[in-house]
Parts: sequence; C-alpha cells; structure tokens
Amino acid sequence: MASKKAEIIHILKKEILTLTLTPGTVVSEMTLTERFSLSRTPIRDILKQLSAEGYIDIYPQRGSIVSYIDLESVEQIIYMRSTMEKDIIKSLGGNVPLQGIHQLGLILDQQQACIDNKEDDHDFFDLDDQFHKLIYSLAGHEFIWDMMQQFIVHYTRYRRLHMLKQDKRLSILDDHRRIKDYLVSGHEKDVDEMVHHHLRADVKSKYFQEHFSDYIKK
Amino acid sequence: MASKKAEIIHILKKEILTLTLTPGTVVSEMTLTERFSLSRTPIRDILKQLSAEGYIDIYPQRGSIVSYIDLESVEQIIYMRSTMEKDIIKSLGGNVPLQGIHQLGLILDQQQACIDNKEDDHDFFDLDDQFHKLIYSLAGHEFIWDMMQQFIVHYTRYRRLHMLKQDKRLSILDDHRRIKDYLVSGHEKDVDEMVHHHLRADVKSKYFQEHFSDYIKK
DNA sequence: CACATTTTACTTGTATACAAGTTTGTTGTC
DNA sequence: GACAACAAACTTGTATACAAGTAAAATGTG
Repeated sequence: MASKKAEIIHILKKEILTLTLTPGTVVSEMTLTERFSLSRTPIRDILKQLSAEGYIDIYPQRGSIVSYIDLESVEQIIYMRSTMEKDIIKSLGGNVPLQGIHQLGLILDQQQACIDNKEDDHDFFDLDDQFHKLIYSLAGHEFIWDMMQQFIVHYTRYRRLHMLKQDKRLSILDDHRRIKDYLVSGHEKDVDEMVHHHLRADVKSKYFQEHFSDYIKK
Repeated sequence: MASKKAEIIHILKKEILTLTLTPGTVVSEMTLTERFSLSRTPIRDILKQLSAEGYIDIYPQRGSIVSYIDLESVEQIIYMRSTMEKDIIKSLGGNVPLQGIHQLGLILDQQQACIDNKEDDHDFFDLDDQFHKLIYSLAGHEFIWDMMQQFIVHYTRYRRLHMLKQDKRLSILDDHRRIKDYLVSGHEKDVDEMVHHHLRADVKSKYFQEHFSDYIKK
C-alpha cells in the first residue's frame, strides 16, 4: 500500500530534521532495503522524493548522503516568511473570528506549559509551527504555508541547532503573545518590526559557522 | 546519462505548459517508454517528478493524466508573488546598479520588438518571466524565484489561456516600463498599487470558468 | 431486455538481475 | 619505498518479469 512508503518517508524526514541522522551520513539504497524490508524500487522512490525536497543529496554511481545545512537557503526562507507574515498579519489585524483567537490562545497555553514543565524542546518546536500555520490558515493561505514546508529542511535544522545554543523559548512565547494581541485588537503596534524581530536571525554569524561547521554546507 | 532524463522532463513540461498536452490527457508509462525509447524505470522517475510539481496526477493502478488547472493554486501564487515583489521592488528603488538597469532595458526593448513584429505570444511570455526574474536576481533573491517556479504549473497555464482571451501585451509592457522607472529613480510612485495592478487577476470569474471549463479542476 | 457475474485488458507497484560508473585497495614494476 | 596499472568491491542507473489492483467489456442468467 502507498501509506507504507509515506510512513517511511515520515520516519526518515523526522530523523533528518531532528539531526538523529546527521548531515553527511551515508544512506545507501541497500541499507534502507534491509532496514525496512522492501525492495530497491520503492526505496528509490523514497530517496528521489527526499532528494527533491533537499533532505538528501544523490551522487550518481557514488552514493547518497544526508544533505549539509545550506545557510543561504535558511536566509532566503526567513526573508520569505518574514515578508509574507508581515502582510498576512496586517491584513488580519482586528478581523480574526472568535474561534480563531481561541485556537491561538490554546497554543500559547501549551507553550507556557512546555516551559513550566521543563519539557523537551521538541513539543515547543511543534507548537511554534502550529501557531504560525494557524495564522496562515486564518487568512486563507494555508496553501502558502504548505508550499513553503517543502523547502524547510535547512531552516528547521538551523533552528534546532540555534536552540541548542541558548534557550529562547521565553522570548519566543512573548513575541507570540504580542502578535496575538495585535490580531485581536488590530491596534497599531509596528507589525513590521514585531515580525522582523521574531523571525530575524544572524544566520551567517562566525560563531554559528564555527560551532557547527560539521553540519554546514561549504 | 542523467541529462537525457532532464531533457525529457523539459520536453514534457513544455508541452504541458503550452497546453499541447491538454489537461486530462492520459500519459501512461508504456506510451512514454515507446516514444522516448527508454524502459519503464527511468520513465517512472520522470513521472514521479512531474507529479511532485503538479504537472500530472498519478492514480495508483489506474493511470496518470495531465493535471487540470487548479485555480486556487493560481490565486495563491499571485498573492505570493504580489506580496514578495512589492517588498523587493521597494527595497530596490533607486539602488539598482547601472548594469542592472541596462539589462532591464534590453528586455523591454525585446518585448517592444515582439509587439511590433506581431510575433508569437511565446517569446513575449518568456521575456515577461525574464523581466521579473531579473528583479529578484538584482535583489539577491533568485533563490525565491526558482523556488516559486516549482509551483508555477497552474499559474503559467492560466496566464496562457488568459492571454488568448485578450491581448494585454501593450498594457503589460507599459507596467514594466513604470516599474523600471521606479527602480531607476526610487521616486515614490505607490509601488503597492503598481505591482498589485500588474499581477492582479480575477481568477475565479464566471466568464473564465465557463469558457475553459474543460481545462479547470472542479 | 435488464442486470449481476465473470473475464479480459489495461494500469501502476514491486522485486530482481544486470549494466555502468566510482572509489579503494591490491598488486606489480621500477 | 614510490608509483602506475589493475582488480575487486562498492554505489546508483536501467531493463524487465511478475504482482496487484482497476475498469470496462463480455458473458451468463433470470
């Protein structure tokens, strides 16, 4: 069944995004055929798709490896998200239906719980995505969120490493609260600056490049 | 060699984008193996990739067809381009190096020549894309243009059909000239309105839906 | 004739043998 | 030991036989 392939793709994506499979790790077709008890053909389909989304790099007749993090891609995605979300949030300010506000609040509560319980970063990460996706959705642009997800490999891994360096969860949650406040009231709060501050990152800082040079594309 | 597959993909994409292969046309693996004298395996790779980019829809154990135009996708791409290009053009106004201005001018001259010589729409189309891509490129965001190209199937075909209805080439060229003027001078010209007007389209108009219903996804 | 059943011809999915290329180690020569 | 030539062990690419599912035509049954 087709869902079996989808499941394997999901597993591999997760392992790559959480850096369980580190950049540079060899992922040969034979290895995967044994691990998942499938023949080469469907495994190749899976590798092709992972390759198309930047998760792995296939070198013909040589082998395939987990891709190295491409900081250029990270910068471009951040710029794109920043630009789109400024526009979306402004168009939404003061016009969000009650149920939407409620859903946003629920996510923020869960994020707060994550911090209080000192839980794993993992859930906080997911909730962060849920928050932003919900905003796209409320504006009728879930399509655009989903589309960008196909280019998110490098950005997601970057965020994960960045998180390791310093815990920014409190600051992130605070940003989210301010965004929600604006969406409720629509009162001027310099949305551009707010979103810019929230998503901005000094991607190509020397510190980051030196600290994680093993993971980064040169 | 890998370039052979790339070539076939290029051919099929072109045929689909120019509506030579109309939406709904059956594209079975066997048909393509005969046409291109290749075995099923590489052909399947090609179909998988075309499917991932929305060019065809694969129905397991039933068959594959050229996808119908998804107007929702068209609307979302237009919104995305409009938002991104407003921001990019504003950030670029008055700061474009001389060579960039020159390149923009060259494209506009060629578009003018297209109109004068009453040539095929095809070249004018390509030049339109070249103009916009150059703007992304000048701002250091060619990455974003390329990324969006992976979701451009429906939008490109929509433009083609829209063009059939009425010749908008003069109006388009005029818009481009105004955009170039702004990029040169940086003098306030309500960029938002300018870009919005240029890219906007009444995608889901009854007239369009009725006139090309055979091509449109329901 | 109407309609349910079976058969047939199609489709894509999977498994696997073989081809072709790359890399690494081995061997032979000096 | 230095180094070139060769050989073996990998990799992914390709071809093809077979499996599994779908849809429509053929057939049987009332």
